[in-house]
Amino acid sequence: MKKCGLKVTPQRIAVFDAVINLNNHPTADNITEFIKVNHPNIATGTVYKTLETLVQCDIIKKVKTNSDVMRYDAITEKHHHLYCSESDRIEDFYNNELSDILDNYLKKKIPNFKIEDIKLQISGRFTDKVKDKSRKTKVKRK
Amino acid sequence: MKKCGLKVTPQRIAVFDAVINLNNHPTADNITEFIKVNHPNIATGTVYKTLETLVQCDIIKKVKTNSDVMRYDAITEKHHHLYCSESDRIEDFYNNELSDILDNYLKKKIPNFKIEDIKLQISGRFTDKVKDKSRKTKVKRK
DNA sequence: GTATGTGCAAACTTTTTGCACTTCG
DNA sequence: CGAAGTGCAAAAAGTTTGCACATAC
Repeated sequence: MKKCGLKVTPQRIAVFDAVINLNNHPTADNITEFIKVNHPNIATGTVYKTLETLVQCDIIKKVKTNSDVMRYDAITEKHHHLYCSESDRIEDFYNNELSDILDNYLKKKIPNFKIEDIKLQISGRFTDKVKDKSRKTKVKRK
Repeated sequence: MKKCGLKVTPQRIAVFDAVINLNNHPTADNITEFIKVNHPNIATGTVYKTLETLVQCDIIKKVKTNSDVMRYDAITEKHHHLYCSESDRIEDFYNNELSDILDNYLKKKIPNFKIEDIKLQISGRFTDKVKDKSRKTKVKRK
C-alpha cells in the first residue's frame, strides 16, 4: 500500500491508523494526542510532515472547513460531507448515483475547466441526539 | 444595509469595500493591504474583527479552502466554487436550476439533518490562460 | 551504507484578545 | 453622553523548518 516510494515507518503507520480510528475527521492535534497514548515520543512536526506526505500520496484527504484548522479523512472513496452549523461535527454522505450524475452534467456545463473532483458541502443541523464520538476536542480560541 | 444593529464606521465601509473590489476571494491579509493604501492606520485586529462581524450579519461569507488561511466572499447570492488544484484561484459558478434541484433532492434524501445550505466544490484545473487578477498574493510558507 | 525519515525546539503565519482611547448615533 | 467600535501590541494557536541523529531497505 505504501509502495508509492515511501518507507514504512512506525510513525507513518501510527498516523494512518489514527486517522482511521478517529472517525470524525480529526485535526492534526486530535491525531497527535491519539498517537501519544501508545507512542508517547512522536513529535508534532513529524505528525504534520507525515499527514502531508500521506495526502500527497492520496492515502488520506484534507477536509475543507470554515475554520482555520485542517482536518483529515481516511476515506478515499467518493463521498460528500454534512457540516453541522452549531458544532464541528462532520458526517459522511454517500450517494454514488448522484455523484455520477453531477460529474456528467458539470463536465458539459463548465468550459475552460478540467474537473478533477466534485464534492457537495451540505451545511445544516443534525436533528438526532448524540452520535458524538470523538468530540473531546477542546475548542480553544473563538 | 448595515441596519442589523451595527454602527457604520469608516473601517467597516473600508473592509466591505475591499472584499467587493478584491474579487478573487481575498484573504484577511489581502484585505488589510488593500485598505492600507487609502487608510494606512487601520489595525489588523480591526480587520479581523470587522470581517467576523460582517460574516455574522450575513453581509459577507467565509469561503472553505484546503489551506489554513481564511478567504472571504462579498457575493451572497447562491453560487458554487471552482477551485484550481494548481493555484489558489477560486472562481464562482452560478447555476440556480441545479441549486434548486439539489436542494429538493437532498432534503428528501438525508434524514436527521436540517439543511441550511448546499454548495458544490468543484476542483480541477482552469484551461484558459491568464484571468489572474488579484494574484499579487505572495505565497509564503509551504 | 545511504537515502530517507524523525525528534526537537525555534521560527513563522494567521488569528485572537485586553484595554485604554475614540467615535457614531 | 454612552454604548459600541478601534488601535495597538502582546499572546495564542496552528503549522513549518533546520539540523543532528536514527532507521528502513
